[in-house]
Amino acid sequence: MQPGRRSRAVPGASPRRTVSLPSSDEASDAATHRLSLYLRALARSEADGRRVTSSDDMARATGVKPALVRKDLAHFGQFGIRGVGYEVRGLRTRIAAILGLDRDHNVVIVGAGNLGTALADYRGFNTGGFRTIALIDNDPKKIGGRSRGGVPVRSVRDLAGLVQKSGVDLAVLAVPAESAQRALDQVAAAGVRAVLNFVQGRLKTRPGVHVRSVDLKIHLEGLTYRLARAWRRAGSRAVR
Amino acid sequence: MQPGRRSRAVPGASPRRTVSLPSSDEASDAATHRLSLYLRALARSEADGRRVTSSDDMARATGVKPALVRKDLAHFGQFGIRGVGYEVRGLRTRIAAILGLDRDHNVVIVGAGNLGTALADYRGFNTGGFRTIALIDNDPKKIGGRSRGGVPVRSVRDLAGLVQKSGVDLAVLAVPAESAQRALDQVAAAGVRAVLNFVQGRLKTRPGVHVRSVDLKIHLEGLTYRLARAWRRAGSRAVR
DNA sequence: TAGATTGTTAATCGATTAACAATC
DNA sequence: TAGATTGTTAATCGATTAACAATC
Repeated sequence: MQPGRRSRAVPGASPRRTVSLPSSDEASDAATHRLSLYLRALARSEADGRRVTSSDDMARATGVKPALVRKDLAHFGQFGIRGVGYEVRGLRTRIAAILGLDRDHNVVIVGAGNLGTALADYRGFNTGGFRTIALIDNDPKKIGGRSRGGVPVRSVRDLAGLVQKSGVDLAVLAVPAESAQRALDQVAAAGVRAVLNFVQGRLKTRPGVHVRSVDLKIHLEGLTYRLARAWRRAGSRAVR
Repeated sequence: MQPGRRSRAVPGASPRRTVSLPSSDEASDAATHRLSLYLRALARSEADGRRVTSSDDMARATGVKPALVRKDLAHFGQFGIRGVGYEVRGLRTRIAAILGLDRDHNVVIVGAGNLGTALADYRGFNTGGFRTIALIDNDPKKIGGRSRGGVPVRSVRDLAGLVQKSGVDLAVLAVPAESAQRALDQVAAAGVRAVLNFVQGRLKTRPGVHVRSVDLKIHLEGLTYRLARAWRRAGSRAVR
């Protein structure tokens, strides 16, 4: 119903339904999160030498219900064999491809402060096909240096060149709050299409640039909410 | 009209509903997340000198729809005045209390590696009532030292004493994957009831101990999924 | 009073779960 | 064949949105 959505038939175009289901198979963040969990379970199974697994196995390994495992997998194709299960190696390869993990990804981290530098040297950011190739900062005292793990600190003026030359897919924002929007605009202008943002606050982005925000303080507040709730309940029980 | 709804007057029983709604008001993680967003919007409003705000204002500031703002707030009480709006200062205080932010919270971080040390010195973990009072590690070379920001590194043997003496509410896990379960068990045994976990993998916990996990790599994978999807769509368009 | 804005109810939407026919 | 396990359909659940009466 969006005005402007092209529904006009292009002469010569074959009668496909590409327009009617333009983004139908878009998986939710919750679903892709589960795919990552399945992938890890499959990696463990493979390491254990197992050839075949089942939705029940994977459910046990991930905490997801078996029916949902099957539903998630069926969403992307028919990967299993009825009565038998799923072939571990093959399924692992397919899921990795779906998640874009069939190739390596270079990462730049904008902001060579505490958090940025730690992330540059962090295992979780530099294994499984991910590699931090540079920290970006505009402090002349930092530029030209390296993190303890050896990641070079470069000027923001090198950003676009780096993205072109080294093929950077992902940027991480770990700058002060007041610089976040500018940093995002710069990495987007340099051609980066996916950004993991650790800075608090709303960011405006443009279509085609995927931003995912992790607000560490909000996670702490989610926990203090549970604590406060437990205390209130305990307190009112005691008073009653 | 519901069958089974107790309408029968029990002789002598006072007419309370305490039993019928024992944990009814448990808010989802999504809802508490929005509460944190509202709190920040209110802090900005207050800093701007505004006395009164509305669900429309807060919606604009947070990206949440106005109807949902009202629903969230109404869930915790009647905070607004019809036809007028919400009193900024008062609402801010109430939400802070709901989130347990009407008191300070001491934090210990288990694991004085890259990530743990960075978090100890990270602003987001040491403002707004949160304070990291110690890093815990079992490397003798680290124990007795301090982070760059001055947070002392202590032995795990000091953990229980620290929790008792200083009143630690929150623990952060930033240890290697193979130590995570043990670290969780130790902080729980020491009396900590809320844990923010940065380690990949499932953890077993016991009732009353709240664990929230942040898996940084899964966030990267969520982004590469979007990238892969965009490439596939672009590719199939080009091929077509 | 007229206009504004809440609190609440009903409608909608999307995600999860349960059940089971298909099929190895 | 009998038993196992998938892929899919229908039922359930929970969260969001829309609409509006209450009320300042």
